Amino acid sequence: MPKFKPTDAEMEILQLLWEKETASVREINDKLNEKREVGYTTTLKLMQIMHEKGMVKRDTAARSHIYAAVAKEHDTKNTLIQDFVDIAFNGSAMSLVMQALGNASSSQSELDELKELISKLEQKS
Amino acid sequence: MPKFKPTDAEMEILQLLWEKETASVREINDKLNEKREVGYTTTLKLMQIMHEKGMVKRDTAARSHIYAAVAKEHDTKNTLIQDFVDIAFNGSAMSLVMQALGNASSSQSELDELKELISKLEQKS
DNA sequence: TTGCTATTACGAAAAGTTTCGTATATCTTT
DNA sequence: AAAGATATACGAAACTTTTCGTAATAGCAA
Repeated sequence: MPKFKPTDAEMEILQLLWEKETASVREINDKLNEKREVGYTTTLKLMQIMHEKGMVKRDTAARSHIYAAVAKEHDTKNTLIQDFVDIAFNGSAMSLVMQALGNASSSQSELDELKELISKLEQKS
Repeated sequence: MPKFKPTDAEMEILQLLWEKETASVREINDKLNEKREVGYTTTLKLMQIMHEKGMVKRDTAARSHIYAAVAKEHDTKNTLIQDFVDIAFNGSAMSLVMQALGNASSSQSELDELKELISKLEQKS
């Protein structure tokens, strides 16, 4: 399990790294700029700090360094959810689930998928 | 809807304020210290800053000031969930719901409650 | 009244985050 | 080889967060 806690900005970058598996600073910065304006060196610095923290690893063989996330997406998100639940929902994951669900607009197929997961959970017990 | 974004520490305090409706700094600090050690003046300063930000209001009539949250619990949590989903789940609330549910250990009664919510959502569409 | 305790006020240090400017190195093209 | 473009490195400024030390004030008790 990852023991670091990414900031929002770091999480955005991890998100992109998980999607693409590996990416250069330039690629990440371009992706970020589709949403909002960020300077190249700003993104670079952030990714360098993430490297110092051990959040990402990189291959410096080529001129353009290639970055990748260290921790698995699922593990990282689990610890993040756990933290969020502890701080904002008194430790009750179900409270979070109910409110998130009630608030979102869900398609029928999504709801079907969810019902399936519930069935599995019921069988396990 | 609340437009401020509470930090984790601020969220912990808001959480306690919603529970008790109102509370003095001393009460909040005592509650916080059940989990981890925090100095009284640290909690005080934090709550004063929250007041500056308009996150909490207070009654200074008595010597011991009485604090209360400004925004509604449900509204605040909704914006927080929205942020969380945008940053960590590419905007998909259902992704969050599925992972949170899969990760938590849920009782049958909780699952029943959830199924009921799903039924309601299905009827609405 | 004179201390003792509890509370808020003030300010500031330490640490972390975010953003860039500038410098340096490397690759490409001519 | 020289010029131009592209990358990373370094350092620092601006801001926010977190934590407390110290001071001032109000209430209580002997």
